[in-house]
Amino acid sequence: MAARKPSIQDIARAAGVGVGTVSRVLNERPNVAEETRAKVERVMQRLGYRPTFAARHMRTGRSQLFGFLTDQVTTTPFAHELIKGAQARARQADRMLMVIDADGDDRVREQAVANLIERGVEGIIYAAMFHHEVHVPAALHEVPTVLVDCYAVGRTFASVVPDEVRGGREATERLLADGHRRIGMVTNDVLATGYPAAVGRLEGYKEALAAAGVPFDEALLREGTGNADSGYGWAHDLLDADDPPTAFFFGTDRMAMGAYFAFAERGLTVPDDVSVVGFDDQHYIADALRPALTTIALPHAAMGRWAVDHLLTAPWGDDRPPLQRRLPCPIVERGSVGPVPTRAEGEEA
Amino acid sequence: MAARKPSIQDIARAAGVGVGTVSRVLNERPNVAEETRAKVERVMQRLGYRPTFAARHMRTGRSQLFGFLTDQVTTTPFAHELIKGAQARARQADRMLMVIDADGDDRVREQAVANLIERGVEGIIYAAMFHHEVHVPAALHEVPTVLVDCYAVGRTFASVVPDEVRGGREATERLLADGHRRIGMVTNDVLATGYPAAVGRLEGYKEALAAAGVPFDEALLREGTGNADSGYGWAHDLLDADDPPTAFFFGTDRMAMGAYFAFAERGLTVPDDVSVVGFDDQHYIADALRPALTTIALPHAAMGRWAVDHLLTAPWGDDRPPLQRRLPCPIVERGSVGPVPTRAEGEEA
DNA sequence: CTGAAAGCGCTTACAG
DNA sequence: CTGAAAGCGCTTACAG
Repeated sequence: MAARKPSIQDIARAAGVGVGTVSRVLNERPNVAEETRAKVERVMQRLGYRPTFAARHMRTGRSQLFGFLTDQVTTTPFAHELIKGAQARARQADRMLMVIDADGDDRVREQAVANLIERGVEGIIYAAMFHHEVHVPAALHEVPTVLVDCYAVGRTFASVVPDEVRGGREATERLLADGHRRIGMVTNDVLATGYPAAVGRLEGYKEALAAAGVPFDEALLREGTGNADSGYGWAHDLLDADDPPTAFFFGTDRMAMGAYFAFAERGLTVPDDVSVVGFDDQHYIADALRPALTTIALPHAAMGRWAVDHLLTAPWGDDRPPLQRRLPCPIVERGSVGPVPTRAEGEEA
Repeated sequence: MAARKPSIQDIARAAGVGVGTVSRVLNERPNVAEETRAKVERVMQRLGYRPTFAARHMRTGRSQLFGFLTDQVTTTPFAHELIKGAQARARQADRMLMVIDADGDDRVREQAVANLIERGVEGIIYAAMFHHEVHVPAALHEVPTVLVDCYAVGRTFASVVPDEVRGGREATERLLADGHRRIGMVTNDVLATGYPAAVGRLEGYKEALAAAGVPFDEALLREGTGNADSGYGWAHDLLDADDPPTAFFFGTDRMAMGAYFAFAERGLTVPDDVSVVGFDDQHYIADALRPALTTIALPHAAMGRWAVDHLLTAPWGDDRPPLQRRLPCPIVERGSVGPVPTRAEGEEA
């Protein structure tokens, strides 16, 4: 016990067989006499044998390892969902995940990719925390790679992203279904960024409006920043307008949260006086709001799963042009949407 | 290029030297003629050589790898901060982190530990998402281990946890400093659980009160569940009492968030009418509240860093009794604490 | 069904 | 300063 850990040699010697036989038992190969197998297993048990993975890796050339690189995570709580989904799929295939938070520094990222390659990873997942274009380390081309919630300049890698447009459409449709026609929309970022997370959700909003025969009204649109202050400010602003919206679609749950405070200040109740749909499905916010927020979920776990699955099943060097897979963003119904309020006494119009 | 990747042998042959020399260059050993070094480096460059880590690992016996196991993460956004801190320290020491979300299933956890050991990890970090007692896989005893935000039955492992008591004390002191004497406290879990996260914060509250000469009043205490509804309900309840509190200390930011809604319903403004301190420093909540929430930060990144550092520096088998390190929980001032309101017209008393 | 041998790609004494 | 050789712990044909 105090000595060094037993190798396959030690087991072979102790069991009076060859190392090849021990290896066969270890790998549950067929051609082993039942008696021999039992004997070897007993010895392994007794000596507390554990195979050394590094030796196996070196001999077979298979690392059974994937790299998982996160980009610009900072404060988002999404990373874990992504890792969780990726790992669940990896475990099914008996693979492990080397996770690297490559937040920030480009040098760190390059180094991380180099380390991963030296460790023989069978593939790398490069995950961003919101849907945008990224510049990835060049060495990523040396190994199968899939991008998550982002895409590379030139789209030279397979990627999996949320279907922002469809998400925006569903959010808007939900509001339309309850009779709303004047629906305020606050984007989750400045449109000039070109981020699909901003542009796409708005596009979905417009599509839904068009499909319902409701003309798009520029006066109902605001470009937000994603954070609570922005939602608070634009909610007030929109409500101050002539013919204000009866419902709001916010590009993030955080903005919806800010708006709740604006509504409270005006004595407006959700969803009786005003309806709201968010985007992201950040549980800690959406569940904690009163009433809880109806929102669009980002498919983080599903994207993580898809990424690993793609690495596992897509033959490398084969998918040109690289695939971009869009995953649906399901709506999560909670309590923030209701019918259009009937104009009661005290109305201004 | 299309051939298999070059090994140290290929480099040696191409450079007309022995493999030992290439190895020396690779590892930046002293005894190499400058000219030889340059030649070898040129060849490595030209052939795109990358060392194979598995071979190095096998030969040296050092995996330069730590395992990171998370326990019961579910929805908390803390995991990432922890990983980030651990990884930052690991990178300094040229180590990598194998992250495993062992949420839920005990079998998965056992298997994960076995896999990690087979991969030759130099240590394992087992992290919980809130401070409580855990049952860990027995195999953890085979390898240096440190527990984060939890401790094992029998305290047989080193661990690093938040100083809950001190955090509770600081929260309360902050309120006392602004003149509050009637401070409502809502614990973040039922006290019967015995969780340090619940019991400790309350203890700190009592200590601060005692130090300030303010008698503890049971009527001001409620046992919460940690979520927003709980904060909302108890805030109303406490405010309905005779001689209600002028300030609140909530065991979680989520409860504080729920309370904000209760205050709004009563037309109470934070911090003019009522002061609030939370616990956890969940940015997405604390920053998004209006006004932003003053709260106590859990030292997740610091705990992650400490854990890796301990693994790196503590000689194994040497620290008996195992160390339990308590890390401070700094207060984060935002805008939810103000002076005691002067009793104005309309008061009931 | 089973054993002996080769070899994966490194590092490390050991000679020279 | 440098080369040849051994060996880390496995798996995989190859004989028998």
